[in-house]
Amino acid sequence: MIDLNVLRENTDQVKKSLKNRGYELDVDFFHQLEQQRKDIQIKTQEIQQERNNLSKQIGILKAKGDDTEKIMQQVASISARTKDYEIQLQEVQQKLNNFLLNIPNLPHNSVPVGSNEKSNLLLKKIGDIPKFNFDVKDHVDLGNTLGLDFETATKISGSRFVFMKHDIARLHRAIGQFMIDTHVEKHNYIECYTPFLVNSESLLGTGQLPKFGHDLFLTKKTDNENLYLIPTSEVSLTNSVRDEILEEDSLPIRLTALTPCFRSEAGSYGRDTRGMIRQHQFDKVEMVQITKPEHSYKALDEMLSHAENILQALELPYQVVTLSSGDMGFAAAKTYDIEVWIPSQNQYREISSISNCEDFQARRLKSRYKNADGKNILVHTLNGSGLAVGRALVAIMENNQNAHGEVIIPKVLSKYMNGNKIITKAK
RNA sequence: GGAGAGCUGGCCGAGUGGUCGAAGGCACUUCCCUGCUAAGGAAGCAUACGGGUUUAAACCUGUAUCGAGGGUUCGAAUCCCUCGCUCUCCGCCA
Repeated sequence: MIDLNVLRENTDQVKKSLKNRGYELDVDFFHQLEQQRKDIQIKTQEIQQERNNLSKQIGILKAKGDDTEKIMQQVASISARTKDYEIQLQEVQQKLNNFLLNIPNLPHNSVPVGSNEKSNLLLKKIGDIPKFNFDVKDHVDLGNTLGLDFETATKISGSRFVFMKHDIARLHRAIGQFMIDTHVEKHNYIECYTPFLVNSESLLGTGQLPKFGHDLFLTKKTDNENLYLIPTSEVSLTNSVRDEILEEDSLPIRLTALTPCFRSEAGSYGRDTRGMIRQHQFDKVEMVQITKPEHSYKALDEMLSHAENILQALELPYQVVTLSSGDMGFAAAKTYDIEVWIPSQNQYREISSISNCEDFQARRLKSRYKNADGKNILVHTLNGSGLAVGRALVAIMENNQNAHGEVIIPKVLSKYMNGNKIITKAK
């Protein structure tokens, strides 16, 4: 949620900034709502004050044993009107709130302006693209004999799922283990295990709701209550500080978790339908940091390096881009994407997305810390994949394949694979 | 699933219809005192959103908030209803 005061005072600037990311701010509607709110709020508060004062007098008179009949009648008529105003106020405040909840974050001024991914800024390319003296297979063909089973997954669940067996299943697990171990042991994150089902308040807090409910899986808890499957553990990790006033010296908080993520992919029919690039369920190691405002951009760069360390350890070629204003997610003020080389597609594909949300989520979450002056300051929240496990598996399989359709296990994963160095055909 | 108890400010905790946004304590901040490793004294100390005012901070003032939502009432932390959560006992269970 953007700052209401900023929106009031710099409306034109905000509108311009939002236009860069493809959001058209309805200024007239906003002013109209604000005016309404103001009028109703002032009237409501006036009448509440009157009622409260008179009611208080009744108490005083009664204590003295005086007659209160007349004044009680007077208040009764006021009370009836109060109710109407209170309802009106509630309605207009809800409208205003809804308006605010649907506005995306403002891009940081270092973000390249552009309407889509074509304007993303290439920061660096690391690692050499492998050359093969045979026809490369994609991970689906390789996986056929190694244990990636899409047909069984389709039978039991439908499209966009995978059933893994044998050493591929183990490699998949090894990748996740290695990533989270690295973040805990080398990057100073706290390992977390979180719920995969969360309430709507949590999704509102991180910004998936109210706008992007169509991408979420919804489950029924009771007749009155629903729970959502997390689309990323950013939701459960970041919401751990919802409604909290944190100690200043507890910051920064660094959290990481390896969890499945669930996405309905409602808007992407026909895209990446082959293989496991885009699934309804995939594992991801997530990094989350909660920082003081003045430290968040330093933390963003740190988190980028944390994710890069994983790719370098896995010896996968990748590039880093800064997303343009039009390509960023709803809550982000600045985002780096890391894209890993996928030989069969002859291109780099996103494997990590690292964002600074500044105070956009914190405002929704009411996550603050108390500073030395005793003031409550909204924290900054950051999140990043470190990394997507499924896509890492794809990248490893394809980049490390040999002419026999086997996959060389990255050195750092060997210890998670019972010391093995290669994955050969499953029996 | 059954029975019972509870949910109050950063924390603990008093408060069962009327100057209660809420005693007291802890923690914290500032000041005072004491020649000493700690004790005593004074004051301040919830959040959100309005209005006034100011260069601004501060300040003044109003409204709302005592798990959430609804109801009764002139008036609700206090009474009633629904829901959520926590705890204890029983049952079931990985």
